[in-house]
Amino acid sequence: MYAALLAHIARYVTLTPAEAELVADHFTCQPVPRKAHLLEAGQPGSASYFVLQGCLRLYFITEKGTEQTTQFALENWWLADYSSLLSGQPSRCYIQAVEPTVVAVLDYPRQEALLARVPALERYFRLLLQRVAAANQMRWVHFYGESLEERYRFFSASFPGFVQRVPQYLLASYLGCTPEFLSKVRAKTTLGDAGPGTAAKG
Amino acid sequence: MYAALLAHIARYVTLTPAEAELVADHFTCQPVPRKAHLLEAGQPGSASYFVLQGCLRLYFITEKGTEQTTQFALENWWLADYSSLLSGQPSRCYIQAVEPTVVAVLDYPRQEALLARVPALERYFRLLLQRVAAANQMRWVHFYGESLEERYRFFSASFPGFVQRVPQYLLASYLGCTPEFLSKVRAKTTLGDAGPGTAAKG
DNA sequence: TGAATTTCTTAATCTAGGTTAAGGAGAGCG
DNA sequence: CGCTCTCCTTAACCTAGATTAAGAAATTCA
Repeated sequence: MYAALLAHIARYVTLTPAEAELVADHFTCQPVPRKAHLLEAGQPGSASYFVLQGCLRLYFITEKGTEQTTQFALENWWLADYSSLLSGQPSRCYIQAVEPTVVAVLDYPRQEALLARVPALERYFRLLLQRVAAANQMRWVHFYGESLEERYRFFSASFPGFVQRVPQYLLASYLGCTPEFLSKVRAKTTLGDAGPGTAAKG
Repeated sequence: MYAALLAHIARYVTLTPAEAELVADHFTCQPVPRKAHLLEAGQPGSASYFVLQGCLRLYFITEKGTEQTTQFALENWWLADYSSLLSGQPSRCYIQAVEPTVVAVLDYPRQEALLARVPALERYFRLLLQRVAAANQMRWVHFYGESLEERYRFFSASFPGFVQRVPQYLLASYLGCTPEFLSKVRAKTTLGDAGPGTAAKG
């Protein structure tokens, strides 16, 4: 059931069989249909989600009323609204399934109970969160250091499979531009390889 | 010597006196003159810094050759280049003292040795990094959801002391705009409270 | 004290990317 | 087969914020 999760943990720390069983006991498995929400703004976001299959996104609604995606999570990624998780306050964000998805749910109170019993997991999450911090720092470097066009190129080169998998407008929302603009960039990019425009019609 | 650091740790976990001593043994204390660097691009960023006094910033040089600040750290904040710390690869970033500063230095190999001996610190860093993750998520919400003007207003309302403390052009660099633009925004903001412009000269 | 250096401001001009509007194309369905 | 819904594209126009350039304050230091 949680093989992928236990394998992921095993990348960072070693658990005894008894501990692994304790882990499994503290999670619940939940299928999420496409476009269904695990969290909606206004609710407290009281759990973390580990994606066993499918894809989630975290987004919020801007003042202008548009959806702004700030994170995606594919298989073997964790997703949570940490502000709400830690404060208990209602969330500003939504967590939604981009495709039919299956998640392992870890309720925050149960997480703390689990970590108290399995100290190796403190280490697992510490190492994981260090990587999250590293990824965030790199993201700011890309964000501030590159134009939207460069960010799109970099992103599609780095995660080619992912670009196929999610609709353009969600990718645009994540990169911080409009679908129209992405469309323009893609049109330009495509020209290099046998697109229209060079030869006269016919 | 490390009273502020031990007090910070005590906010999250309880250490025995022996453990506290071990902690102190694994750090070194380092004064950093204004504008001096703790890390420069090209070097591996192999340590984390806890600010005992003063102010650090983390920045990188963009393609255009301008400095882009991505993080500040005041007293009781941690700062590190996590990508470089974890990978051992040369860093893309610089860590510089904005004012005369004193830091507690935790070398990464020594950090891992320390955490192996004081498991409570695994928990301390896990809790800390959860807050870092929360802060990062909020930062994206502000970044994507608000105009530069709104971000400046929010920032100066949230950290009034800080705005006094660092030069405008560094704040601009952090907020992601030019000093010229910040200047324009401030001029507008100031008008409300007795600035020039309403009454005729004299 | 005054000269050098650093920081801040103002204003004219420019541009990346947004907005609006319209149409096209694929997928699921009766 | 055509209808509806979702997604993508193109193109004309618009705006937030950048760039450039020139001074004006404020610091620093001899």
